[in-house]
Amino acid sequence: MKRHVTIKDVARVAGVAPSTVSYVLNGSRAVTAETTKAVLEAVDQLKYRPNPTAQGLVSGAYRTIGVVSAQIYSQYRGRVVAGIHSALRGTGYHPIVSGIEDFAEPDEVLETVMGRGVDALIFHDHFFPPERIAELHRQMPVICVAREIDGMPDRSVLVDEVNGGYLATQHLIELGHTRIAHFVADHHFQGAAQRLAGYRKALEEAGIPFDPALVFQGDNLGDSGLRLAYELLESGVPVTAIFAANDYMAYGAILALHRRGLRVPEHISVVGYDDEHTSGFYVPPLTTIRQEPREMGRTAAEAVLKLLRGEVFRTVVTPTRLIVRESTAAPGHAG
Amino acid sequence: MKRHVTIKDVARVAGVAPSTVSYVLNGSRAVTAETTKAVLEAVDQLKYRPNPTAQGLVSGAYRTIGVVSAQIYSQYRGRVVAGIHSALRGTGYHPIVSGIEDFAEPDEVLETVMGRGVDALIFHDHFFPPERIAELHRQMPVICVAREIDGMPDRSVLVDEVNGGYLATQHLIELGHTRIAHFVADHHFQGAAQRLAGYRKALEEAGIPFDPALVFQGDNLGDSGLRLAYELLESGVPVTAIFAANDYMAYGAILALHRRGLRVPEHISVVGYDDEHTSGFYVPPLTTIRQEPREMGRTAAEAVLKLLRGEVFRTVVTPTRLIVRESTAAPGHAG
DNA sequence: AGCGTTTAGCGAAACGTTTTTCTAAAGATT
DNA sequence: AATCTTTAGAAAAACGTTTCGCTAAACGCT
Repeated sequence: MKRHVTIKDVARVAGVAPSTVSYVLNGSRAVTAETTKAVLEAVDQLKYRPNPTAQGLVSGAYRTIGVVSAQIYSQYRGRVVAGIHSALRGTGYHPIVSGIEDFAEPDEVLETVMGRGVDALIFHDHFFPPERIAELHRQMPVICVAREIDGMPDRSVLVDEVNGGYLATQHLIELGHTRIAHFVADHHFQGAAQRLAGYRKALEEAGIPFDPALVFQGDNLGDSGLRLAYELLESGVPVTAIFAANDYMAYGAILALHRRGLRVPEHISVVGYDDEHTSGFYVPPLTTIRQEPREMGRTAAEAVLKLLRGEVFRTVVTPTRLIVRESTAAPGHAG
Repeated sequence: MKRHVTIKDVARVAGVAPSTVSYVLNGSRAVTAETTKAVLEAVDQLKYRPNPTAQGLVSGAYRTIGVVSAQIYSQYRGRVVAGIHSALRGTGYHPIVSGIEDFAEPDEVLETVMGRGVDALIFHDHFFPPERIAELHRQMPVICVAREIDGMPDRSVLVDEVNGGYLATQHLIELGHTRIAHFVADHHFQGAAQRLAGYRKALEEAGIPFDPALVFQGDNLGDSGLRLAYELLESGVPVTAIFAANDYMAYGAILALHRRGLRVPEHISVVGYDDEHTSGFYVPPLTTIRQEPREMGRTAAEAVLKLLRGEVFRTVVTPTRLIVRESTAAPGHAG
């Protein structure tokens, strides 16, 4: 019914051999202007498009990059994927994304991604077992985003998470805060410890003693920010600011404060992390740390293409910066 | 270097013909228990995995579903894609998603999706030219999400948008509001008119005259909600409630009200639409209309699979419901 | 002018499967 | 017991490309 037009049809119409059509289309060998013209006309006339599957079979490549990403619902992570898409556009490679479900079984995710055959992999998650990733690394190019794996040097696109934590905390210190709580990101996530390290570094530099009673372990969800803020308030430890390791936890925290009649930033300042798309329209607009997720995605995709071409790639660390909005102010401001 | 193990290798080790291996693996013909065992052992030993490209070549299918989605940054849309992924898992089909960029060129998007070959398409956008979609529809199964196209009966997964607009408005009317503004969704989007129709229907039923001065055309972004709310306030028309046709515009509106010293819901009630993931943690938590994006994605994917198998699919309309949170209250509540 | 070399085209092999066709042995039928 | 049918396996064709090897004509060199 929908008979596909093949290279043979083109060859027949143009009056040449199939191989000549291939040479014209790929420019892989010299062809007379005359023949070229005839072939191109036949291609146009028949609306011929090479069958990618057949091309893939002979080239031995799938022209596909597998992308494993946790928690796609985060706009931040969505933008990393968008960056990958955009860098791959026009290269002939296409991404196949999986791990949309939170914490799907590693094997299942891998099956989804690999089932169709991939030439390389990009991991942007923090739960996939490192040994499994290292094993895959031995078979094909693998790049990790915001994650480093033992035995895989120069295979990561990192963010300066320590600096992110440092900037957030330092901002609060500069405003005059000394009692700053920190809601730690999901412990599966490597950046969690680094953001915490940045937080400690800023405190130390300012001569403020680190108080473990101000540090709470979260899991990145809005609900956890809400719960931790209640916990913090009930613990009775004095506090004038909260640095949440992601925006969702910051949202939850602000809601909890609101419910307890505390206003942000008048009573308590809050800093988030990731600059989700909605954070500029939150009430109050959220001060947060911006990374460049699109840029990270692009870089990861370009790294993979480099490796595929046999070139070398060296781990890059992308910058973080502070976005000051209206959720932070000097303490005692409500007075 | 990374010599792939082929069906011939398996055949050689098992001491049978390649075709026999294929029969064993696909169960497409009877094979002795003895032979089966030998083949399976060889497969295990060599860790053989069939090459999907070669399978695709002979079957003539790509085992790929193209997905064109606008504005993936919306969590709502992301969840539709997640639903598609989840319905496709285990079927051997894989989605290839494009249109991540807002308003990318149709041709470019199509090239990205089709470049690799797809067996069917799912559209979840509102800017792709309908004639182009209808044309593709003649070549392969095509399903549209939240959109209907002339000449393509029974090719849509719809939402009861009219009811959504109705529920939101009726909720406000029940609380006692009569001056209700509506921020219309992006005009490219078919649902925009339907939500507006639901708004008018609720007003009419309650005997409240429709006032065009209360209707503002938005573009779905937070910024537009902000701008329209300022416009509304400056216009001086009396108003006690806003029904925004998506949550982002509601966020922007609430921020604008906040900036003008108006509290939600004490001074003005606000209803959103879509129930984005963050809306439950907004201050105040947002009353909104929930659709079932995952379910819609699943349904669309299942529809496509049905069509691929030659079965019939009839357009389905998925329900909408009202989620009451804390951004709505009776008017005059602030006293 | 005669010889080697480049050029441009053709035909066929190859990629790794599935599927169709063929064959020989085993089993069923009268 | 002789023929017919079923069975289980092998061999070969097919899917649509790219690429290798070959050939004949055109070209360049002395």
